[in-house]
Amino acid sequence: MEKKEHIPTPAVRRLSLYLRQLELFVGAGRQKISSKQLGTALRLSDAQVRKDLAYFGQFGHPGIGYRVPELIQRLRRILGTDKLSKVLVVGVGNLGRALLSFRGFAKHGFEVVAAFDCDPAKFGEEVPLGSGVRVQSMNELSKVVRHQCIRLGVLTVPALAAQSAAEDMVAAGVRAILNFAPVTLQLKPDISVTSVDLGVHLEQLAFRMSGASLG
Amino acid sequence: MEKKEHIPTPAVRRLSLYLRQLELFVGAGRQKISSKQLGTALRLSDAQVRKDLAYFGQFGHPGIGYRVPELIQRLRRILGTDKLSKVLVVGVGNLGRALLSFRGFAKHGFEVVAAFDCDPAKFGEEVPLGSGVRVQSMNELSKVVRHQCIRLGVLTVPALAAQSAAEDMVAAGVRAILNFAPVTLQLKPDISVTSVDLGVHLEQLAFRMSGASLG
DNA sequence: CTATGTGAACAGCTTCACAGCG
DNA sequence: CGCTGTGAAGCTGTTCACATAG
Repeated sequence: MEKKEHIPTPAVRRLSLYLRQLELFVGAGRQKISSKQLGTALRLSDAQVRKDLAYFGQFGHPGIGYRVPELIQRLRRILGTDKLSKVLVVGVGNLGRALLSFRGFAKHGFEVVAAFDCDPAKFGEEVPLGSGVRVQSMNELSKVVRHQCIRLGVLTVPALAAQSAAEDMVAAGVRAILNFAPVTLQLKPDISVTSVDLGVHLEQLAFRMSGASLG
Repeated sequence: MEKKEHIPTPAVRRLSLYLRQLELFVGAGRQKISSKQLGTALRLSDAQVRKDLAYFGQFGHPGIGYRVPELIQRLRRILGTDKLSKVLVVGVGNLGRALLSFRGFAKHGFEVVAAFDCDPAKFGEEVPLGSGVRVQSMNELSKVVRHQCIRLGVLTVPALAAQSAAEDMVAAGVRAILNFAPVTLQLKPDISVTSVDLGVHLEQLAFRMSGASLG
């Protein structure tokens, strides 16, 4: 479509960081910015910033830099967050509840429209209060996903329940999963999975601390 | 010390995944495993598994594979999670509360010993109930960190408060930070920072969904 | 003179393929 | 034989340096 060239995965990840930083800049009234300045704020080189952005088109103005509001709009477009996407949450434990209360969803173009759990004690509960989202049985999953055309799911169930719950989500029609369970999901390759494992992140810190100290 | 060779950053990240998977295997009674089997469970090649492990020493037994309990022990040692580390949490909002209730800390060798917030309404509150951890004022941070020798901190404050809170933590003696605030912290290079930004992860999914569909 | 966009050089990571050990 | 450990090859991503545009 726009560019057929191969785009490095890390570049796509950084796109979100650029957007985040640009929003901070525009919030501070900034109207234009150079690759150098954007890079410094994110601890990246100016060349990196320019090359990353260039993968997706021509955004800059030589001699001037990038116009912040324009670049924000174009990045949102590229990332697909310029229109609202519906999201469901499976697993209403501690983490699931915290995520359901997370205001950032709306800011990034997402709307949580349903929540599921397998514990009947939670059915009907509204989380968070006032949101209108009520916990439903897993049996309803397929019906709700189809009816509301939900393609994005957040998975916050215990490790042993994760693979099975993920399969249910995919069978119902979910196409992308943000997985917080500490397991590697085995799904069809056309389903996008991003995993966030708190334990893994903690271990990385522990390693870098002990590794660095005995250098 | 053990190996002076340069170790790729991605290899260190995967070390945690190997450990996680091995714990699942040992929980299922498995005593030995090949690089092929471990790789399949994590969607990695067998060569990748072997090379990653080889950066840290000789763990395998040719013709046999790896002995699961032995490898687990050695990985924990390498990651530094074989002994308990004290952790503090700064920011007792939704996410902070969820993390304070996270049982995985103990499993990975971490113990949350203190929680801080700048909202006086929260001072003295016990989170989670029964843990013995009570929310304290940020003014107490320095004293507590020094007294308890805490080197690891989890940061769950709003974006605009993050840089300042991080600087307070570092000034108090914290050496590594797990940052959940959507900002790039600017700290001395000898401080380890790992960031987890839910918004960024959501955007990656959104991109891969829209990007894949119009391919 | 300033700052982008980009081919070319470089560095880092992964895969390959096989020697060597059990 | 089966499976590990590892140089060498191949590939991907980053940095450099400069032509180009305002």
